[in-house]
Amino acid sequence: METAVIVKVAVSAAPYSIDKPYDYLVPQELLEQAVPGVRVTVPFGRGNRESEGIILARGSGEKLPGLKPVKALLDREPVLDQDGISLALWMRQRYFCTMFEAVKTILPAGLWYQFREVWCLEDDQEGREKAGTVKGGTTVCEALAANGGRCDLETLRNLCGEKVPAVLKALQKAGLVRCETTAKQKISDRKRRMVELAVSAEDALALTEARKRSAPMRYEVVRLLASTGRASAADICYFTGASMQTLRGLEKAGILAFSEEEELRVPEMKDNEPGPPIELNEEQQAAFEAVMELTAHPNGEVALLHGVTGSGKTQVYLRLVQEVLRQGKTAIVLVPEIVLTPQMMRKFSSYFGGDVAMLHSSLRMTERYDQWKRIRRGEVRVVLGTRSAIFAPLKNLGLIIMDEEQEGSYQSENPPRYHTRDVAKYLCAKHGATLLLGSATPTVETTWAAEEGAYHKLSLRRRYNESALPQVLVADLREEIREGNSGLIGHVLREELEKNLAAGEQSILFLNRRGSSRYVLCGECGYVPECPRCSVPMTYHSANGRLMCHYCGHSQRAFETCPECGGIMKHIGAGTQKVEEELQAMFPGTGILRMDADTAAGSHEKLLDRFEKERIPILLGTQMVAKGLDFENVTLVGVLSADISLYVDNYRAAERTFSLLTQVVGRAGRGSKLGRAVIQTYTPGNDVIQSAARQDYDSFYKSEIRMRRMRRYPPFADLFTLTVSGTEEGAVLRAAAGVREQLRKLFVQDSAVEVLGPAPAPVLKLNNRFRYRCVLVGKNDKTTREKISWLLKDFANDRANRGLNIFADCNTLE
DNA sequence: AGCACGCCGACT
DNA sequence: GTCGGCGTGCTC
Repeated sequence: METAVIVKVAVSAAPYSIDKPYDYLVPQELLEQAVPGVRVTVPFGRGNRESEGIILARGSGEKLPGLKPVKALLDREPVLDQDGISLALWMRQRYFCTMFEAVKTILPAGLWYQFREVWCLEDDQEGREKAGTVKGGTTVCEALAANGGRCDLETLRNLCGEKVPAVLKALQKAGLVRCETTAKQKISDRKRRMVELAVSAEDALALTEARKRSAPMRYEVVRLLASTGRASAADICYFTGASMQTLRGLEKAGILAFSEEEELRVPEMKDNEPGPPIELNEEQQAAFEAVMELTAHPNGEVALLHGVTGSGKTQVYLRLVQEVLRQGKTAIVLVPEIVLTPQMMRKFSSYFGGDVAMLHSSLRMTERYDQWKRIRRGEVRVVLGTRSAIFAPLKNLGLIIMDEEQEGSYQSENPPRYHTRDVAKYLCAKHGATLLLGSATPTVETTWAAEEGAYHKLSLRRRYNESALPQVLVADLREEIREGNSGLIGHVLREELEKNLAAGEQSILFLNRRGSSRYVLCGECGYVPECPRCSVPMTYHSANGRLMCHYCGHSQRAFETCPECGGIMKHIGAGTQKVEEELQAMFPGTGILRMDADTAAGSHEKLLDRFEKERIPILLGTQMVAKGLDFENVTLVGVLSADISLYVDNYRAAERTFSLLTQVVGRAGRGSKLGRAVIQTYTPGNDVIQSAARQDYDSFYKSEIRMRRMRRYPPFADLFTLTVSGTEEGAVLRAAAGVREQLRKLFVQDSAVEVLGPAPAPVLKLNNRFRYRCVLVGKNDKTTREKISWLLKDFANDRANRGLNIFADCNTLE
């Protein structure tokens, strides 16, 4: 039997139900470069549609007749190494996604390919008459000819109507047209034009000096090049005042030569002074040493650094990274999504300079891509970034730090919904690196693991400059209602604000609600406009005067009068604007700074700068003011309504509320002055609020872990949700009930497993699709995942479920 | 999922 | 007779 080189390919066109490595032949001319980690295009399916894929492995085997050949290579060298491929395999079984989806998640978006199908008229002229034999063929061929013989499907559809795809298929069969797929990478490499002398400096100078009078620019250019050597053409022109014409002339004369060099679009790093030696206090030093000891273990240890707000965790991180680098290893430092705190960035760049690559949310795609290239080439040894920075292709990884590990932004919001912590754990175990989870308010699961001895536990109990914790007042909003105060600021907070204004000290007010969006309702009949595609109320955006759906993006003009009864529409919801108005009325003439999703994007840093420098008395904002801000002169922090995040239907509500309140309270009195915090609430007796007011994590943890055990929530069980969606509600509900039965059957042996549902998803209708889901309470282990995976595939293969969709998630919010 | 092949009802 | 409807099965 004849043997041939065969590659295993993960194909993007394969949905979850048939996802597996597919074998392809490697044609002779691609032999050299068709290696694992290289992306390819391959024919797939009966129609041999061109699909993207990535080579997973290479070997040789029998040249079976059914094998198709790889069509083309998309990369000159692998974009994923063996470790990357293993990681994708791991993600696939862990997050119920296809291999290719996992690969796409790992690679930076700038590297993705966009495919465009273009239909072309075959050159062969004689066959043209045959177009008549295909129904509608003549029209389509004429349309193609009118477009210069090539056209994309969309344009063709507009020209010739909806039946175009079928006609094209027929014409293709008759050999009259062909389909060309062009792949374009989203971001291309940037090249810079460089110049250098083509002859020796002496010769060049001699040649141009002789004609200095008539061509002074030439002489200047050569003089500069003689001293700098190779330089960019743009720079040479800039410094000498010469034009490109002059340079080309010199090239023609054989005096200089052009070449191209790849240029990386890496954001300017402000030159920061190198930081002073890091000094650690006793506690910090102990934590540092304990982690360093762990790095010597080869199995990938995990440690929790539980440090109260202001205990100087960052100092420990910096010191650890320094030491890990000294050992010749690399490190990833992860921070939550919010705005990668500029303070942190400044610190890292002052200590690690060009050794650190920052991957934050405001980078352009090009910059992100070029950072990725720098990392992959080994030009960088530290990566500081948000969630996706966990996929940075560093070699010789020694340490991963996750700051504020409890933050929800560590979980991806789109599938595969990976959790950064899980990926980090996997990477650390695989590479024998150490994972450090830092937090003032760790997730209950993490503390549990530390208590149980699975993680090492380190604590920082002392606030950095020994400043005392703020004094916390819990203000009962129910009293305000009884007294007829319908405002958002109760008397306790008002009095404290007055004190601060009188003393010339600053205050931060925190509105605990998502975004600044507001709902609209009819004052007469109570009608609330809903998204036509999703079962959620639309939110009003003042920036463009439109109603928008936060789930599907649908938007429409806001209306003044109710479409149902003609009544006047009213804006409701305590947006920051409302609070601002109330404050203005309460303290006329006082400076108030508002910061929320509505205030111009990207200007947060500027706003905060103004707040600090101009000493504006009050800063009012949402989530973002709660995170990591340090201001000397802030002595009062107010939480306008602590309850909002508490009574949300998800098992993390208590944890998140506690974390948020603790962080906000920690904002007060970071300088030398003693701080105060006011927490307004409708339920002052609530345990979570009480322990947050006392900044007492242990007591919160004790009651929360008891509750989790009782209700079988993580860490005592894992919650898998299987969501079925479709356009017809009855069919979705029926199929979801089928899923429940199937789950019960699959886990009948397992008495610890509980199956619940089907229940409507929190947002029942999304994008015109109804969603019902079942919950499986069990353990996220290999057998459970395999059973669920089997069910997902079985569901997709069942004819009865046509038009329906299913996906699974584990321990996600919502 | 996306596509071709195949087997039956409304037309020339 | 044949065009096109959708049900069925496969994807290296």
